[in-house]
Amino acid sequence: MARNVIRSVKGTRDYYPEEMGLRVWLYQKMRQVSESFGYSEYEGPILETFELYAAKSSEEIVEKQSYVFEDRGGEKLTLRPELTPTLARMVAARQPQLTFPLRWWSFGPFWRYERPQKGRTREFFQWNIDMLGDDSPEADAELVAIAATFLKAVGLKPDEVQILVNNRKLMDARLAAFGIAPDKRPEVFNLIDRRDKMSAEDWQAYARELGLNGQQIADITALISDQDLWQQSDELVRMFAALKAYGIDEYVSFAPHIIRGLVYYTGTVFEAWDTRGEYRAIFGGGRYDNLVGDVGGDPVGGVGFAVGDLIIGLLLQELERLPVFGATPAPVFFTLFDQALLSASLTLANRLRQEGLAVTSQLQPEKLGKQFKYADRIGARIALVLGPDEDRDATIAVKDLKTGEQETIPQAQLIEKLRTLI
RNA sequence: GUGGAUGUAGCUCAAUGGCAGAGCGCCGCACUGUGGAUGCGGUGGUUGAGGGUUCGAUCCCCUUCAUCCACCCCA
Repeated sequence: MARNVIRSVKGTRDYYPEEMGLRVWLYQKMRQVSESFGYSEYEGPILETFELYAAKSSEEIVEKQSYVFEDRGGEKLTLRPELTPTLARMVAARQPQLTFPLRWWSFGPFWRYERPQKGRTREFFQWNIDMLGDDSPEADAELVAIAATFLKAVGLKPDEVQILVNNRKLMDARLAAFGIAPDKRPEVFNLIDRRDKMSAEDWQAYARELGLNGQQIADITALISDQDLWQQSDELVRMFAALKAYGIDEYVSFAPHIIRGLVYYTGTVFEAWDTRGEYRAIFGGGRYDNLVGDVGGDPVGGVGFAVGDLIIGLLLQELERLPVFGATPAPVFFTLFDQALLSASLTLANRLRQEGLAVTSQLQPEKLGKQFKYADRIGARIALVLGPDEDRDATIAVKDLKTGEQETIPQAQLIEKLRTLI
């Protein structure tokens, strides 16, 4: 590069208007779905104490993948790698004043210190949505229904994405029945979670490393392919029953191998995947019963999920479900014929703004050809020309840049005309 | 943290141990009251950075930085 532009920080993204368009579009869909279920928006700080995550998030996330540093006063701080601990902290801090069940959602930046690759950056955005204070399977169902409604809202179909649901209590009980000790179950959960990521041989070897005997390995193998297993869980039976009412059950299926990595999940867990399996999980979530208590509050259970902006963005882009971003927010471009008409042009343009129309004004008198080219390039839909003739007759030329049709009309009719065109 | 690849014009990419190229874009003109399309003309480079080998390096070697991809983990 000839120019030596100072580079951006590794793993961060610059949101040029086109990228910002996608982010805002997703944000609007998330808001729309969240609010339609009665969830209120909140936000926490990007910086938290290291203490908040220690032993509450997964070890890998805290120890290896968090930005941890000391501030000038020597306090150990973390750039938040996830939101749920912040939520638990905020709820614990004001627990007596809050009305439960509470329904909250948020969309903001998160940081993980990892090697960037496709669909993964160090700074990313996440939609978090949670309900606290209702421990019922129907609450779990509501969150799954919200997730499905979102997928539908962004134009994804059930044959393209699936929400896979499981329940840790169910799995825990089954492992107990196989004679697997409680302290070994987290490792076995991890084993199950990785079934799809390893070859059958490696998986078997890993299972033996954990000290499982042949019978237990066979039991687990049978367990995670048992599609009817959910019927043994009252919670899942009630949850699936509730889900039917939302009309989104084609987006949801039972999947006994879904466990999830985060240690704080205690009951229902779920993930959404593209059905071709090309990408990582689109989102993940579940029920956590101890988190608020763990940060010093009175025990109150919660259920929620988090959607990163990257995978869903890649998927939507690939399936061509995204609108075109990057056009000017102003559909109307007001040209400037010459210096003598500057004042008249600016005045008229501003009158349009006062009527609620978004208008870009040309400020320097360049050739009209250049002005039209500029208007076309920024994505304006209408160009207005106020030349000497129009100024004398109190008219204005209105050109539709898409059709190329142009009409000269009295200025008094301009607003009405623009409203029909836009 | 581990492994693999790639850095050449604004963008996408060629090329050869011996003058650095194309397409697109951009600018101008045809068209001084009208964009997209077309034609013609023009602008384009410390070949990521540093060092080595060589008469000569964009090419070969070393170092470094950056980016991308996979693993790990996860949104």
